[in-house]
Amino acid sequence: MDKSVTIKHVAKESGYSLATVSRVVNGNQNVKPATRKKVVEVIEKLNYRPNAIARGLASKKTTTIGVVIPDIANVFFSSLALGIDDVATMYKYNLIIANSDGIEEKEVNVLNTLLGKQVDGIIFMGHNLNDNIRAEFSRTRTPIVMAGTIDPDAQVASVNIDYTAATKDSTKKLVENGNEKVAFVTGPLIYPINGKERLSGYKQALKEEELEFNEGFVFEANYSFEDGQKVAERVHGSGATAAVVTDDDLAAGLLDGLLELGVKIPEEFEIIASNNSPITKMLRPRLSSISQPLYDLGAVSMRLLTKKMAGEEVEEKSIKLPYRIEKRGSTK
Amino acid sequence: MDKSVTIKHVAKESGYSLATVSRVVNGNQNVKPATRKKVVEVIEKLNYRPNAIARGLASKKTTTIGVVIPDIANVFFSSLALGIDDVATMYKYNLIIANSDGIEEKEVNVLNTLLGKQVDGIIFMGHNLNDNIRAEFSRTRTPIVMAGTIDPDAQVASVNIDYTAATKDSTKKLVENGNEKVAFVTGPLIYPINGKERLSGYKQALKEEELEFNEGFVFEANYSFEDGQKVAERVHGSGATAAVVTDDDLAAGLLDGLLELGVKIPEEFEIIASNNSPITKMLRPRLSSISQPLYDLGAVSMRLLTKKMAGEEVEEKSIKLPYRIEKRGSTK
DNA sequence: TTGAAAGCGCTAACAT
DNA sequence: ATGTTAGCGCTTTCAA
Repeated sequence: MDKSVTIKHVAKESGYSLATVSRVVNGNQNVKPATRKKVVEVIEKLNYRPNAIARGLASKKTTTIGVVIPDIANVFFSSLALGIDDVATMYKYNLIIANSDGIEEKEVNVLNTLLGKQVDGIIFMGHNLNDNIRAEFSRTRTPIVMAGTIDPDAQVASVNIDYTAATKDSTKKLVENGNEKVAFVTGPLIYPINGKERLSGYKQALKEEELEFNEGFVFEANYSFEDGQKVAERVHGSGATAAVVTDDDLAAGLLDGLLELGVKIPEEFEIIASNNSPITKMLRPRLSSISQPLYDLGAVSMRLLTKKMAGEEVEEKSIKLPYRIEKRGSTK
Repeated sequence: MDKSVTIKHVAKESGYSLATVSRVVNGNQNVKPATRKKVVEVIEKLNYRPNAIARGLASKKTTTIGVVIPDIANVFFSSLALGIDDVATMYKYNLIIANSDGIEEKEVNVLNTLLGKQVDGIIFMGHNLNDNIRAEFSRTRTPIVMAGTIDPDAQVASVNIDYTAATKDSTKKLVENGNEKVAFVTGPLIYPINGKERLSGYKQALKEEELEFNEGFVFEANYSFEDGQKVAERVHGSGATAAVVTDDDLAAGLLDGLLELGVKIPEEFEIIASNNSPITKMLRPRLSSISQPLYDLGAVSMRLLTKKMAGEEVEEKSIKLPYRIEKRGSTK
């Protein structure tokens, strides 16, 4: 089989040296066209395929990027991954994607595996960035970019939207629609994206609208449809007439739970979701949502990584992409 | 940095040879415990991390699996990927995931890249298996397993459910519920999974129920919510009172379109979807659906691949996993 | 139980 | 424009 065809065979068969064949394979210009032609012919005849591993060892470049992802089956992250992949492909990189389940120990683990595999760069996605991870980051010279992931200390390069501002805008919108009691239905507050960024956006909005912050309107839950359903009764019972929800599945569950209680949406209760994922457009009523450019978040992260890998000094460490609020049926 | 710590440094620092250090790293038993201990200490002290690339070159194993996926942001495939990843991790393999967009040319392309990277095995997911791909498959000795992907000729190892039987069951169920006109709303018929497997299941059901097959009840569309919405009017206009839909997004769109037309679900129209993805449980009414064990499909594929990589001769080439029909609100 | 040495397949100076 | 050669960091006989 072609399993064993190496550059040596091609060299021998074509009558040229290893170096020349290597040049042809790598598109080096210092090769006479006639030579190139002959070599290419032999390559095709022998069905030679360069061994990327050997190449990687010799050149210290693997054209492979490591991607740490908390859950590949989660639309939010897989959408980012799609953007990452497209740009990576554009730059001839492949992706080693490693699931971390969002568990710190696994994150450290896969990070080390990826570094062992000599990836040229790493894109990290996670819910929060703890010290262990940060320690690993600082132990390597491999360029790293975080996508859709908050670094409270802004040490590592990252690409995000301004979650604080987005949440603030959403909250204000709901207040302006006439709701004096706006609930904040959030994923785990230990994740900085919720506990820091979004919560402070929510508070800022209340302040600017001259409303009191009230802990009773903050509902913490997991990112899931079921949790949304479960929390619906309490949210409704609190007297709130609107909610900013930090996750789409959670928002979908809340919607479902409220409808189950006979609450009219948006007449009696308004909802704004956070990721503008496909389900927001499939539910009835459609969910209004903060629209994050997920694909772009991934794409820009990867683009940034290529720059860092090329050794370009990047001035802007924390890139913020623009967001919108997509008005649909769940708000007035 | 630890970037340059190699096995040589460890050997020198510990006073042992390369071979011994290598043995320690690889858990070889022929090492005196005392020696092992010393070497391990040096490894930790120096923060040595074996270079997987060099190892791959020397050992001809990369502990990396190539995964070809048509769309990583599609729940169906990303759920499979999750199963693949879990089992891969269990066996200490990493995944290079390459998006093919379901385009033949790219599939061939990424396949070659993966082989060039000396992956130890390949999991292929696609909509259909054309001759080009099959040709590539037969040119390599790298083990390959197809996940959730039909090979009409059953040449390549694959893991699926019995789509024909599942579609037949669904159709019969609808007929038994009293529907004499059951529509078949399908993704592209050029995909064997639709054009061969599912369509023939649909036909078989009609035959067994002594109903005529009528092309007018077959609606071809793309796998998307929008296409479902668009086709709703035609489906309803055809006089059909139920539909088997080969994709969940498509089914969701059909549901939405029908509701828009004022059709009562399930009283006036019943729907059975095909993938039991999360959205089937989020819509109102909930979509009844064929339930494929997506995660398992991936997990079993990967498990099968490990066997093939270990050189075990696998008797069963086409593994069929069990399916169920999940009854929910969209059927009576 | 340990070590020496020959590669794995390729790239990248350095020569010519 | 082409060739020679010394590695890249590791595994793996083969000896000792």
